[in-house]
Amino acid sequence: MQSFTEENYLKIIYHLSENNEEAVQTNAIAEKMQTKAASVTDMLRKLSEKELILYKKYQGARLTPIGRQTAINVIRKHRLWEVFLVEKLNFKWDEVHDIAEELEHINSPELVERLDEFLAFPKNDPHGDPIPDKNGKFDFVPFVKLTKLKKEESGLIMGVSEHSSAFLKHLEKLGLTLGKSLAISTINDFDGSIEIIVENKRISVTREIAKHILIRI
Amino acid sequence: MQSFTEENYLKIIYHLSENNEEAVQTNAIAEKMQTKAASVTDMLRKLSEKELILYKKYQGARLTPIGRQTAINVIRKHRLWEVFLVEKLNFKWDEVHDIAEELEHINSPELVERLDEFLAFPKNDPHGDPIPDKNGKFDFVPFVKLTKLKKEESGLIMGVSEHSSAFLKHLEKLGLTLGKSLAISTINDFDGSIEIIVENKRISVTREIAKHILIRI
DNA sequence: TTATTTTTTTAGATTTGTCTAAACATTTAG
DNA sequence: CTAAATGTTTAGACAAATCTAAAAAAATAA
Repeated sequence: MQSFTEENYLKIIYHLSENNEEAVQTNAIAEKMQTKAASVTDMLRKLSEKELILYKKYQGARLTPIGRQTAINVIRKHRLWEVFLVEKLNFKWDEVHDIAEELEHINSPELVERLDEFLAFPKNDPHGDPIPDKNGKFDFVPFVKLTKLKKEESGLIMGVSEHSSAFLKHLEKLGLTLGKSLAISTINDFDGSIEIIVENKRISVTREIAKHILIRI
Repeated sequence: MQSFTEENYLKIIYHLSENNEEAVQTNAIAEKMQTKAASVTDMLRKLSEKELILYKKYQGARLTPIGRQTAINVIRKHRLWEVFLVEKLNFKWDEVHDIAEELEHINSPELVERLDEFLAFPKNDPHGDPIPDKNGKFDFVPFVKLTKLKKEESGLIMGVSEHSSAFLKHLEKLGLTLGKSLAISTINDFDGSIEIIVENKRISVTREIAKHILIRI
């Protein structure tokens, strides 16, 4: 069994290699873990000894099949608990991330399966992220970042890639919630900010916001 | 905020002083924590520095008001999660203790209050133990151990003082579950074992079993 | 009340995850 | 292609929670 810390490292390595075949670098992990590169090096050696990652000095890290399975299981738990918090306990989508960060480390396979069943086997969490099934499989829904859309193009909001309360509250205030359809009106040359139409209202979002909004065309 | 370990020490000190005004001894804590007396001494010093317990060398430990409040809050969470596991996820009463030992350390006051509400403010957990309210108050239901009952006396099973799966499964097999009414038929002089009548059936329980069954007369 | 037993504490070591400072590799730029 | 900048690792230290072995205090018994 892994410690909470080890599980968090695996989860972060998983997320950092999700859209990317390359090995994950020490500094990238350090930033996400809010720790120092030296600490990461120590942990990478340890995870490597446990055969949860492949690691060569100066070459970065990759998950082994077992490491990946472990990471996906933590992610599965995180997302199921988020659904529980929103659907059953009436939390808002911007309130659940930190609590789920704790709950994801509860170690009881039976609990996870029963929770999944209790929630009627949800396919996505409150932020639109897919929930892996008990075998670690999840159906990949194709998406693009809002920043990739061109003038006149339109699509549906189907996810976000940033889960902080501040960001999600901001989206909510703008009316940019899951399932809403939007169309690009204009893209501002000057600062890259994007004018969009949502429910017949025209709003403006900065590039920084837009890059965390995931669209299905 | 306290570590899981500190919370477990506080909880154990609370339970050990529940039926007893005396200070709790090092060895008693060591046994419950499955650790060595030397480790307990170190932790008692630490908890004392944090003013969660009163501790003098060789004199044992007592909870301070803050220490007691902390312990009760952990117990509140443990018991609420047990209700959740049994009522919502259909676990059996003998399956929930270990999972609740993990869940009790999740730190989110908001989560606890919403869980309490979701469960409709239960007064007792699946083993009959009272659930403290958010102010740490719980109504004490008077009980006696089954071993205290005399020939011909009768009462209702309203709790157990041992939560291991093995013990609870055994009770279940004997039909000795919460709410059942029973009467003492005879008490065996030889080994102290007790013959009882439950639902018109006569069964025999050892003293060791009987002392963990709590009765309301 | 002295001696023995039990309980508790101290001293010193270990493991986990972290840190800083310095050394070492790799990449990038001139 | 060397030099500077960036990224990574090593060395040595620390705090938390634990351990063993030995010393000290308290309780019990003769």
